[in-house]
Amino acid sequence: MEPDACSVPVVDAERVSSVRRALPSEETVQDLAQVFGLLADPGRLRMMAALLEGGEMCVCDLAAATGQSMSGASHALRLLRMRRVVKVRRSGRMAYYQLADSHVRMLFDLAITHARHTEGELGDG
Amino acid sequence: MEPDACSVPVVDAERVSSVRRALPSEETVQDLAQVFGLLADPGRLRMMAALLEGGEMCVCDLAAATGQSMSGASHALRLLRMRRVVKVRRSGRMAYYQLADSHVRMLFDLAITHARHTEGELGDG
DNA sequence: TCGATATATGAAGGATCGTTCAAGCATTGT
DNA sequence: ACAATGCTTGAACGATCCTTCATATATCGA
Repeated sequence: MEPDACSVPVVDAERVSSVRRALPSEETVQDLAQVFGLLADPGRLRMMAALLEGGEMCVCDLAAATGQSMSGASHALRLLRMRRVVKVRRSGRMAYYQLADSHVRMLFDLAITHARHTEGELGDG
Repeated sequence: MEPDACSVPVVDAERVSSVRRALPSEETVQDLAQVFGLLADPGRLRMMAALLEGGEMCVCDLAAATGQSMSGASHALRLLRMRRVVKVRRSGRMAYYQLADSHVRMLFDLAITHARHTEGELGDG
């Protein structure tokens, strides 16, 4: 996050400034990065996949299904909850979680498509 | 990643095992997590937004447009390159980068929709 | 050939993240 | 009231990540 003018030499100054103007706001960028960050962990990813499949599940079942400890699952769910990726329904001492909206499902499906599309062909360009 | 049986108590054993079977493979999960991890950094996110907008750009212009150092931009592009999110065309001493496929654009647009949809209403559930 | 330019890379430092252990609260059953 | 259950949380440790600095490679111009 540097000041507007930096010491980097520029080839196409006009395009640079037009692209710069078109970039999402700093707030949006931070927001997006955090959402993607939530999806960047295998444990949380499995949780979301589980919720996609299972609909609504309690914490202990989620933990069992995704191979995590209760504590780990709870920590993960807290992060997802705070970013409104999942929502919780409490009943007695149970907590039932489900995905908060359909954007997540679409993100997920799209990402899987990407993964399948490029699978097995990683490396340098 | 623990063994198949863990010490977590289970409420709905049948659903747990059915969800467990439906989860993506370990390889896919790791793969997805890494792709999302690339999108989880503001600098890389701005780069991808810039490429979305600018089409094809050289490293120094990308650095200038996203407010990064040359070195930082280059490191970022290396990661994106290795995951085939961007591709490079070299001409002389220049390197021109562009997005590798359209999945990235869709991921991005969808994520922005999610961000706008939930914006300003963060917190605990 | 020599210097400047455009990009790439390795290593180091500090920050951030995920996992675990321990303890905490609220609810249920006896 | 007491113990057990289901979940949550805080702190600590180790791993990972991002940034920066320095250096390296390759190309272009003189």
